[in-house]
Amino acid sequence: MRSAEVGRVDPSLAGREVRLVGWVHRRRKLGGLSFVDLRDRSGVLQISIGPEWSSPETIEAAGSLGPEDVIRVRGLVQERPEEARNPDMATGDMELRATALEVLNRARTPEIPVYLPPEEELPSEKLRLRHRVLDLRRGELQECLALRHRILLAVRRYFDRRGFLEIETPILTKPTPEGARDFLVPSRLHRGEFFALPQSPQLYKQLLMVAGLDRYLQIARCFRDEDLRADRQPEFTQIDVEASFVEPGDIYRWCEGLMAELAPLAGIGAETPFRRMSYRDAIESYGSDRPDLRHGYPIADLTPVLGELGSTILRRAVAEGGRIRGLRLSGGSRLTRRQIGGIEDAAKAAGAPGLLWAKISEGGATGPLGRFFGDDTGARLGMEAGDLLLAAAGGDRVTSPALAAARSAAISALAPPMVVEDAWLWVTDFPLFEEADDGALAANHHPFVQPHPDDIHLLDSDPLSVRGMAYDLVYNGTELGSGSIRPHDAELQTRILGLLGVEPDEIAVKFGFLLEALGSGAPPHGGIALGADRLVAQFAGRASLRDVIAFPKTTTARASFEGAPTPVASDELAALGIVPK
RNA sequence: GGGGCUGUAGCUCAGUUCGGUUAGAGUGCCGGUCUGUCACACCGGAGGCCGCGGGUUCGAGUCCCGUCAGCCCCGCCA
Repeated sequence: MRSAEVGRVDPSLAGREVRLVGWVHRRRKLGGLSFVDLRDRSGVLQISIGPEWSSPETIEAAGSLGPEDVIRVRGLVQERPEEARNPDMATGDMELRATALEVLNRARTPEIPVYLPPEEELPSEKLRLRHRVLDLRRGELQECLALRHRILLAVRRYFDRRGFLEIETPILTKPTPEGARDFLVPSRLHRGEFFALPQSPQLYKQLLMVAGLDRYLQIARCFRDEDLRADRQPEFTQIDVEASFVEPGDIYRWCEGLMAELAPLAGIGAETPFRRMSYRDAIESYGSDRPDLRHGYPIADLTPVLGELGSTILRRAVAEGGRIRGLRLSGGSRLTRRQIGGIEDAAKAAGAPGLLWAKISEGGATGPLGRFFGDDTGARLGMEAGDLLLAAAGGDRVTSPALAAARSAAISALAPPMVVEDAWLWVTDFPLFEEADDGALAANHHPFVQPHPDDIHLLDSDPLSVRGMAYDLVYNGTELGSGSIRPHDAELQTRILGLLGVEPDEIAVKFGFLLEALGSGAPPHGGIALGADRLVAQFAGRASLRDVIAFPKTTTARASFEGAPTPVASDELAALGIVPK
């Protein structure tokens, strides 16, 4: 139907006759002359219609056009008159003088505009999701999906060159006993029994390792029936990788090589090797297991200096076994009390009772904490006039998240220059277990993590201090992926499940197939799962995953374009053995 | 499960503080004039369940209660 793409029309085509197709982007009528901006995926081009070169039928057809009508145009490509060129438009030196124009389909007046005038706000996200096909016509979103395609294509090529096989694992799987809620699928042939949609292909990829398919890749769709966030969808895509006979360093190198290859697709940097930091150091220095290292401002232990001051709050916190930790912000005293209040609010939202602060000036220190300062307190903390100190006192479980939130809020408020623009980081040696609210052991990551060899003897005596051979890939404070070396010994895997409180008969029923496989000669193996949606969103500079997913769900887990989920007739449910409540 | 913000014309938003004539603007849409526009310009017109339900009041877009939807966050997300 077409002989050229709209966005590819350039001076080399001048004088040639072409046929173009696309959507009416905008229209301008000047009486005898009129202009139609024609849009296809490749761009926008001005079509000019005038009595000197267009037939009366063409002029009449052009006069009837509305926005988003689908048309086909034939005409001569021309360089525009010198004075009529538009330097703000990619094809602004060119135009097509239409000799024939055919309406392929009419569009009703669009519910949301595809063309947005400068400085016009986007329609509300509610409407953008409801009218998704119109929203997706905007070049901005098409570019996000194109970037996603290029990234996933490069991922496949990268791993293919290294001998990985892409292998599809089941979508109808076995419900998993722990972790996120499963989406369940009723079995018609086995009434009262259910499949689950996979939360990840974790166990299947381990089984593939046992099967000897020692390098596995899958661009895998995963499902979790949990509440959403801007960076969490119920249905998402993982770049799932597993390999046999590997150590963490092998995984790091593969991923670093991959990121170095992907980053240029989005014009960002990925200098390898990436920095590595233990989980323990990350929490100590940044209060978070995914610190944003584009900026400095590490957390410091200020107990030796501040514990001596005359503040009862601080003295009591130290006496109760806590520490005083804080952030030294150079130049931070220019923040207003209101801004500091905003930072404190962030710390409170993260669970701190409050945040203490001191502004350092030539004359001394001010603020709720500054008033306790002695003459040399500032100097002993290594602080200068113009600096701001933010401090929290108490147990690390309170101060770490509080100071992480405060650090992030302070960086937003101060907007200091970045130390690096692209901060890549491996966070390593995650603890194997964490303490659940009821005091029981819970898996920190998942139950399929190999304990660190130096700590394995502590499994029974001090399980909470056992490090796992687990690692996260962090980019600019966002967790892009998570992986580990897995236990390949059935006995050890059984022991870990037991420590997690899974009863022996339950282990047999739920993990029997895994343990049976591990006992059949499983190789040492490990891998990682990278969040494809998050990766693309980060690379595209998007805050929401919705912008890199063609048909995303809303925050309440609805599909508002197609209208799902929907009720199902009771006879259909009955056929599945389900009785609605 | 909890907290916050938002909901007024097709779209983006004023108006809600302190209840009071006929709810406005820009843009889009419809009609007209216009031969080099590109946020075209100009003239005219249509377009409103003020998310929905209830309450208070002589009177509610505005106050109260509930509810629905969208967004952000906490919990949750092995």
